[in-house]
Amino acid sequence: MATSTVENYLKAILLRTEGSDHIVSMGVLAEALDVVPGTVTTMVKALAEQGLLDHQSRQGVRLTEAGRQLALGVLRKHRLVETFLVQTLKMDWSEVHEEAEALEHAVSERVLAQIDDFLGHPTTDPHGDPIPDVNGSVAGGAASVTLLNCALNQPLCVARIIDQSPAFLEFVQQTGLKPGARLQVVRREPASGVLHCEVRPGGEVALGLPEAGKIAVRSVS
Amino acid sequence: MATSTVENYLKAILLRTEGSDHIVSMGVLAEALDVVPGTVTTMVKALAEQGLLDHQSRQGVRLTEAGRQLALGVLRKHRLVETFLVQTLKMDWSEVHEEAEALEHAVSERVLAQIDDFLGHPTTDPHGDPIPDVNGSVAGGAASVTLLNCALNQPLCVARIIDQSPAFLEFVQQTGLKPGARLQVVRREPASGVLHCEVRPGGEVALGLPEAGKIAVRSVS
DNA sequence: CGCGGTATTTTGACTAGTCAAAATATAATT
DNA sequence: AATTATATTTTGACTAGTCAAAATACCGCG
Repeated sequence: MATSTVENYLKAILLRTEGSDHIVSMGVLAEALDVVPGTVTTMVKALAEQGLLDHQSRQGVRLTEAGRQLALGVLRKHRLVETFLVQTLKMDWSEVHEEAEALEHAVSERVLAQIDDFLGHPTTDPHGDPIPDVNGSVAGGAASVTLLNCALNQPLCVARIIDQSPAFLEFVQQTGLKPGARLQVVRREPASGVLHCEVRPGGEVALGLPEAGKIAVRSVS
Repeated sequence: MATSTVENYLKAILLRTEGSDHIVSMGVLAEALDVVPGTVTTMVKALAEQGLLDHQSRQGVRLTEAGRQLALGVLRKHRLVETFLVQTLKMDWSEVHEEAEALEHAVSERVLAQIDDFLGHPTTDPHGDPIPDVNGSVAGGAASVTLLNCALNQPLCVARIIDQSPAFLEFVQQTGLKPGARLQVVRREPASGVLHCEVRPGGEVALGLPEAGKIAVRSVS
């Protein structure tokens, strides 16, 4: 069985390739996993031995099909657990990420199947991220429209929070910009770098352009 | 934070002292944890350093108050998780032990509190074992009456399955001797080493005397 | 082309947990 | 009391994962 360290490496790589099969650098991985770069090199070589990824020296890594399947399994556990913690155990939307980070390595397939049944086979987690199915296919990654590149004054709905950092989640929580919330973009000010939008129950919210790119939306009729 | 190995050592010791503060030998521990005796000696010395237990050389170990509290916390997680898996996720009574064995080290206090609320603060798990409360006190260990030492032809109710090995659990499952089941002991045959009892919905069951001692009961009016 | 800067890899060392096997202490038996 | 059996401890070695710091490769730039 894969240790939880191995699972974390693979998941981190998967999360940073997102469909496009571009290569992930050692530095990025070291940052993501909070270890020094030398450690990543060592570990990555071991994982390449096991056939879980390809390592081009001095370039970076890319998951093999076996590695991808394993990573998708972990991601599935993570997201189903998050959904469960929010929907069933009524836990706070912005704190479940860390909890799921620990639980994803301890939940067996058997338990996961029960959770999946219990929840009625959801397809997205509370942050709007798609939940891979049992066979490892992820629901269509519809080219993401964010607050940064959407039309102005159109009725929208928050589809997904891309940046999962606790601080950002907290901000989203405060302003009511959670997945499912209705809103429309009032105006963008490239000069000041600020974007204004009108959130349905809540009022006007201002946020920086980089931050706006972290909130995916879809239009509603 | 205590590693899961540490948690397992402490839990194993707690489980083998059961109220009475008698000492646990290295051999018993090695057997329980499935490691060689030398490993236990090494580990135990480290735990003694940390003040989690007392180690009398060549005799055995005994938990300190700090160690006991930690072990009770783990036991509480284990039993609440078991209860949750059976009651909420409808998992099989005889398979949850192993699952809980993994989950008990990954569930945070925060998640545990939600589970406890969700279940309505149960006091015993599906095997009839008492669940320690948040402060680490275990509901009265009423001197255990088992099928071995109870009165004959009296209406009884299974209170607890003492032997948690998968094989025994499976047998209990088959014969319907689960906690809560009604029964009465028809006769004991010391000569043949067999005990016969009448289980309420199920009929007559025969079991060996050592096995009879693994099923705790209480009388019902 | 050669040079500096950045990212990556290597090297040596450390911690937690483990085993195999030899050494030692304790208890049991004759 | 001497010997044997049994349990415990010690010793040396190994794996997984990690860090610090030195060595190396690669990039762009003057």
